[in-house]
Amino acid sequence: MELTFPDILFRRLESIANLSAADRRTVACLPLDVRDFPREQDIVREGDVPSTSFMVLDGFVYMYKLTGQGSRQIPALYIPGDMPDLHSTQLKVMDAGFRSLTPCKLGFVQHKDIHKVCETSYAITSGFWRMTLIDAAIFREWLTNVGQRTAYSRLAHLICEIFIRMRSVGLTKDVSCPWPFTQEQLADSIGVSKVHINRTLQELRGHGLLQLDGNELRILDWGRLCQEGDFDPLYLHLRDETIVPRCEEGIVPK
Amino acid sequence: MELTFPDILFRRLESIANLSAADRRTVACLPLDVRDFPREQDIVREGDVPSTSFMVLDGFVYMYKLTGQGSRQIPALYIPGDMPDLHSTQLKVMDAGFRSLTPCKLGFVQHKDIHKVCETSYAITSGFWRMTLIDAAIFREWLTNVGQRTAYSRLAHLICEIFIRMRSVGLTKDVSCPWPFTQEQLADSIGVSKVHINRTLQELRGHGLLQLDGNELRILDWGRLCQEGDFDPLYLHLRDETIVPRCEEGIVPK
DNA sequence: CGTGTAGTTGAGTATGTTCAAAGTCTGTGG
DNA sequence: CCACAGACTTTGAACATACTCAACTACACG
Repeated sequence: MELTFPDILFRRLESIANLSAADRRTVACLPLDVRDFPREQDIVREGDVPSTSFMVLDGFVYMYKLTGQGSRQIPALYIPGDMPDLHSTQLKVMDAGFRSLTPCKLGFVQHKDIHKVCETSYAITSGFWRMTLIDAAIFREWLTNVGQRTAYSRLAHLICEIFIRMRSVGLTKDVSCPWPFTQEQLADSIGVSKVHINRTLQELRGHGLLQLDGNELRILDWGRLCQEGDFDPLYLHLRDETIVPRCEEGIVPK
Repeated sequence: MELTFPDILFRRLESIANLSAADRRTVACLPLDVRDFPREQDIVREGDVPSTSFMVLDGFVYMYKLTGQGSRQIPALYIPGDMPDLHSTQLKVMDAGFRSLTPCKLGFVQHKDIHKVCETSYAITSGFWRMTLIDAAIFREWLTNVGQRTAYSRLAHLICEIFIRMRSVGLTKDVSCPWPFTQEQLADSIGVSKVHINRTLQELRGHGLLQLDGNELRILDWGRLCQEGDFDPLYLHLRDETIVPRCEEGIVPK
C-alpha cells in the first residue's frame, strides 16, 4: 500500500517487460494528476470518450456493464498497480464503466502523453500492450468460469485469483489479504444472485477452506481451494515464478 | 471470401487505424506462410509457446478453453480478416487453444516480423493493438451475456453479433449469412447444454425471428432479434458508421 | 445401403432465483 | 453513551430455468 508513482508502475511494467534506463526515465517523467475518490463513485462511464487513463495507486476499483434489463455484470476487479482503462488510449468510446470499490487514490495520465512515450520506445509500448492483454486473458478465464463451472467452483476460483493477484503486489500477509468486497459485488462478478453468494460463501467456510473476518480474508486450505475452483494461475501471465505458489494440495502460499 | 493478403489485412487495419502509404508498403511486405486446414483441427494448443501468429484468410476458427472437469468454453469465434492469436506476440504461453471450425486457409506471420514492423511504425502497432483490444471488448460482452442474460436472450445476442461481424467483412447477402456452427459449438459459446440450445433455437424460429436452412442463417425480424438479445453493437468498435445497421424495431440490415 | 454425425424429443432432476423478512454491524447525531 | 438509520448479511420457502440421460430421427458421405 506504501508504493507510489512511479515505482508502482515500474514494478508492474518490469514484471512484464524489459525496460532500459532511458525507458525508466521516460516513464518516470509522465505527468500524473493524482486524485482521491470516495467509495462507490463513478470514475468513467459507459459511452464516455475519455482523454486520460488512470492507474490505481491505492484502493480498489471495478469495471461494470449494465444490461437493458437493469442487471449488472462486473467483468473485472482492479488492485493497486493496475491501469483499468488503459485500453481507452486505443478505443475511443467506453463500452463499460469504472467505479471505485473502496475510497481510493488514482493517478490520471493524458492519452497524448502515453502516445508520446509509446512513440519513443517500443519496449514501453510492449509493456502497456501486455497489461491490456493480461486483462483480456482474465476476461477469457472469467467467461470460462461463469460459463462452465458451478457457483461453488466459480467462487473458489475467484477467491484464488484475487489472493494471487494481491500477493503479486505485496498486499498479502502470510495467508491473509484485504477483502473489501460486498457479497453483491461478488455476485455480479460471477453471475449469481446475492442470496446464492451468501450461501456459497457459507459452504466454503463450512468446509474449512477459508475464513472471513470483516475486511480480511484468511485462507485455511489453499490446496483444496485451488482444487475446488479448478484454478491454474497460468492465465495471469505472472512472469516471476516465485510469485505464483504451486496449487498442489497442502501447499500454503507464503 | 475473395479477398486475399494483403488486402484483407489492409481493410481490417484501416477500419481501425490511419495508415500512411509507407505503412501500407511495410505491411504488404510481411512474409506470409499460407496453409490450409481441414475442419476441426488444432491450430495452436493451450500451453504452446508459438513463434508465429496467424490471420484468417478464408473459413472460420474458434478459441477454446477446457476445464478440469472436461467441459469446454468457446470464448471467441473468428471470421476472415481476424487475427485470433495476435496476442501471442506479447504473451508467451497460450492460455487457450485455437481450432478450425470449417476447412480454412490461414496466413502465418513470424512474431519477429511483426515486432520488426511495429518498431518502424507506431500507427501499425496501434492498429494491431486495437485488434487485440476489440477482441477483449468482445470477451467482456460475452461475459456479460453469459453472466446476466437468459439462454434465449444470450443466443439472440450471439446471433446478432455474428451477423454484424459477417456483414462488416462483406460475408452477408441481404439478410442472410453463412452459418457453419454446430449446435454444440453454440452451446459451448454461451455456456448452456446442447439440448437447451436446440430448444432455444426452436423458440427463436418459432417466434419468426430467423430461419436456418442448412449452412445459411436468414434474419426475419432484425428489430426484435436485437431487442430480445439486448444487443448494442457499440462494443464491436466498428469505425464505419455505415457498417452498423441501427437496431430499432423494423430496421432490417441491408 | 450402412455408418457416423448432428439434431430432436421426453421425463425427471438439480442448481440457482425470487421474494420477503429478520438479524447484524457501523457510523452519526443527540 | 445511547438511539437510530442505513447498508449489508442471513434465513426460509416456493418457483423457474436449465441440465442430464437416454432414445430416436434426419441427413450426408462413402
